[in-house]
Amino acid sequence: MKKVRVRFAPSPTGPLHIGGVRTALFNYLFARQHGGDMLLRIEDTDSARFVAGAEEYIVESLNWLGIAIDEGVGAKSQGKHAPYRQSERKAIYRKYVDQLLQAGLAYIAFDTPAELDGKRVEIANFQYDASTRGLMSNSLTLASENVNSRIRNGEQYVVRIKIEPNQEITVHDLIRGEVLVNSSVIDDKVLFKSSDELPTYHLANVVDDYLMEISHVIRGEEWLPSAPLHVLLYQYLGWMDVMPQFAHLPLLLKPDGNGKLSKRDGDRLGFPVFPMNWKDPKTGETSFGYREAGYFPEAMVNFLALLGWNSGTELEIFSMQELIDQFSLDRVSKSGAKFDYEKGKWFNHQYLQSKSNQEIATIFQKILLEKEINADATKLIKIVSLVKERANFVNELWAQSSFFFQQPTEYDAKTIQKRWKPETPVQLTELIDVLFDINNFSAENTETIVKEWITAKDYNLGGVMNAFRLSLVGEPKGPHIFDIIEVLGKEDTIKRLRKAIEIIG
RNA sequence: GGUCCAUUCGUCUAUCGGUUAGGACGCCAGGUUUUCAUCCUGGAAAGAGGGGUUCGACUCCCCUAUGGACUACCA
Repeated sequence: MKKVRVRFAPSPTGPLHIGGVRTALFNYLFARQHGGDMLLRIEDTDSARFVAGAEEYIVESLNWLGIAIDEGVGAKSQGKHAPYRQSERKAIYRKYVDQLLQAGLAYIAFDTPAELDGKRVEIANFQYDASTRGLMSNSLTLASENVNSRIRNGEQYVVRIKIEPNQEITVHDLIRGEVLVNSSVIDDKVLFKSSDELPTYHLANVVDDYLMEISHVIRGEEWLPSAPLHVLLYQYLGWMDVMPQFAHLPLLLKPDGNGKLSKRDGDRLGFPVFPMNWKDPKTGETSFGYREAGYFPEAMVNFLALLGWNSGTELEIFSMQELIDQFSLDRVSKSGAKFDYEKGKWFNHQYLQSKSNQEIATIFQKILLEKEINADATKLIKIVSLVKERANFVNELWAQSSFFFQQPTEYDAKTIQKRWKPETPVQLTELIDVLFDINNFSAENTETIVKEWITAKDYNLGGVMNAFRLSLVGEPKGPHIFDIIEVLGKEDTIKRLRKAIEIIG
């Protein structure tokens, strides 16, 4: 059996979309599972749409997510089929264009974009194919001398594939089964343009997959309609025996409504659709990314893997290695998946809980430093352990724990109304004395002593505790009170009680 | 308009002819808790419609409907 070799072949026209990330991931999982190679090829045959920095963005994104490239752009060593940017492979394609031309399977066409537009207006549902090519300016209708002189005179032309009408073309798709298409519905696609001496996607893609010995083409469903054309190209080029197998992945859809997930949906609904932040070099506009939103790459990978694939078990948490072991194209679903951002948060929550407090504290520390808070490492780990289960992201930790670092400056009015009774100041003043006499300020010890005091005085437990909490936190939230004061320490705790009594009165 | 693909709870999905149609996210309720959150337990919630095939269809076939993708000298 042929060695498994797959490729992820994005176009550097902007930041990598989250759907593209999933395509890359599925390719990677498939390659790894079969001990094969994962290639990254840059499809930059459209010189007009090139965007600076896009390629670097793609490589960095895959790198962040742990999708390793074995060969091609972004790989440690280039590999034997270099170069892997189509713009750098110009010289290679010409040969195959000539081969098709000589075999009479393609032809030269001079029709200008304006002329084509004219035809589209003139003829409803105009398609450049067997039924219309006789009406156009091409090497099929023009005398060969005419064609040659036009080319000699520098006139721009394209090479089109000459599709034989009424042929049944079968695409064997690993996910969808057999897809049958009649060749009459496919137009004579442009394979090559003289303007920049580059092939179009269709030809470049087939030639490169052939030369790079690709065994499986795993790509988005938007390519399914052009798959028959690609099969035809393999036929015309005489490569049917080594044609890769195809698998067309279902699309990622908008969370609401219908249609393919787009950047606009993210802006509109407030979630990222890109793996990392991206600053558009032309407009200067910044798009938000998952990395900067605080997602762990493992959570992202897990989340994406389950959009369109499932293990067949009821498990949902998978490490990259587990995904590699269990992935199967058989279990990829056929229909598009609406993007559920809420579920993504849940995945990150799961991964956050599974991380060590030490690891989370390290990340959290950076956030604190930005706020010019320099927290003691041991204390920070303790704080993380107290609040991490309440958060989905590390960057939510601040909202859950800011009171550990800053004394409250104001107190929630509703809570004052509900919890601050006339007897409260007296009780809290007594509490200060009780706490002052405690030397071992462990949560366990303070809890025992404070509760004994409350019982002895016959105070209402909730009454004292809620006011105590308000004094420490400023709001009716947070972990167990005695855990809080253990971190705060005696001095700070008493200070906060005094301040609350003074301010609230 | 044409071609192709798809269609199970709101969402992601399991089911490969016989199940009380399962799980997860979200939602609701209850419990735990001195608060909020977490957590635990429970609940509501689905086979687009119509024909076949079959002893029996969510599952196989056909039609309809709906949705999507594609339809460029873009990828």
